[in-house]
Amino acid sequence: MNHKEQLKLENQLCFSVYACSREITKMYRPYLDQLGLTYPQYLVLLVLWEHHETTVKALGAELYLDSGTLTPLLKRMEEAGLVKRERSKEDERRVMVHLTQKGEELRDKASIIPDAMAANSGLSKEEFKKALTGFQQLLDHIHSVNEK
Amino acid sequence: MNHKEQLKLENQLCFSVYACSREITKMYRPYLDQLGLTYPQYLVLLVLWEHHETTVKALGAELYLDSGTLTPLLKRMEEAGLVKRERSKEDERRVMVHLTQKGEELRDKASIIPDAMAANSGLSKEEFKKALTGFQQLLDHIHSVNEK
DNA sequence: GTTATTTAAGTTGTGCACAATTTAATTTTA
DNA sequence: TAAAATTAAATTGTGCACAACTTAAATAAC
Repeated sequence: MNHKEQLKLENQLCFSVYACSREITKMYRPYLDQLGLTYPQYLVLLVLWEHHETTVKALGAELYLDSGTLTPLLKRMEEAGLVKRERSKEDERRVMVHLTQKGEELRDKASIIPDAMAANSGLSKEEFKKALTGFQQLLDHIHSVNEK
Repeated sequence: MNHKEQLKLENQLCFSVYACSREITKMYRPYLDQLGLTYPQYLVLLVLWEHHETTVKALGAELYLDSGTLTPLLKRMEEAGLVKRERSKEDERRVMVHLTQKGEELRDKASIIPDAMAANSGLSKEEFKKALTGFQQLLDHIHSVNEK
């Protein structure tokens, strides 16, 4: 492939990933609207439903986000009554984030989302699994390249 | 997979795509910084390097973006001297966007980017091609689902 | 033990994304 | 052809993302 071909939009892996990501988020919107959540807020809840309590730092490591994004996002979630933020007593640099009752309860309502999304994606169970693995590998690789 | 498993972050295709997209953008940054471009601005140039002139509407259809995103973005690109925006004479609802000399010339500097990115992705030519096709199909499918 | 370094969050400023609305031009329909 | 509907951009407002910087606490080095 020559330079001219390479610069075509249709040959950019980056673009198809970028557009796909936004279209997937759009697909979630009607479901998340019902729960009063944005997509990144939903991701934070996915982490907290697993761990119940975590720090801003750990949350950032899981979601690949920094405090510049998370701090205001978590403040909004706190205002919405979904999480509670408090400075750690042991290490006052850290801020512990944990679920409230309300945040915990959203889990049941959210539990139907993965099936709905998988169905909407049009992928079979095998294709889904394969795509997931492929992405996670690509993500790992690029993340390690970016670290350097 | 039960509901508990399904809600784990590691099992979300959406998250791996979302995180991947942002990591890919990060990978482009050092290259785009040299050209004084953001990633969405680079995408606009990819389209214009192919077509030379287009409308906001057509640009939005190619990039899956609306005027709310494109109008301010194009204004910034116009201020930077990369593009020119002018109302169509035939249909005054439309705004034509075309490259300036400066915008045209950036193409040469950008031509090394695709090879660099492909190398950084760690994918072989075949894997790259396969991933690209897979994504475009997923994108098409989800986009059509969202349209409804 | 004091100074230097590192670490964790928060803050500030810029640029997307996108929903919802507005404005103005064009097309359709009655 | 006048009114209604549609279309294309722009505008407004909210919420991410993220770079760069600040603040404060903990750890390391001396």
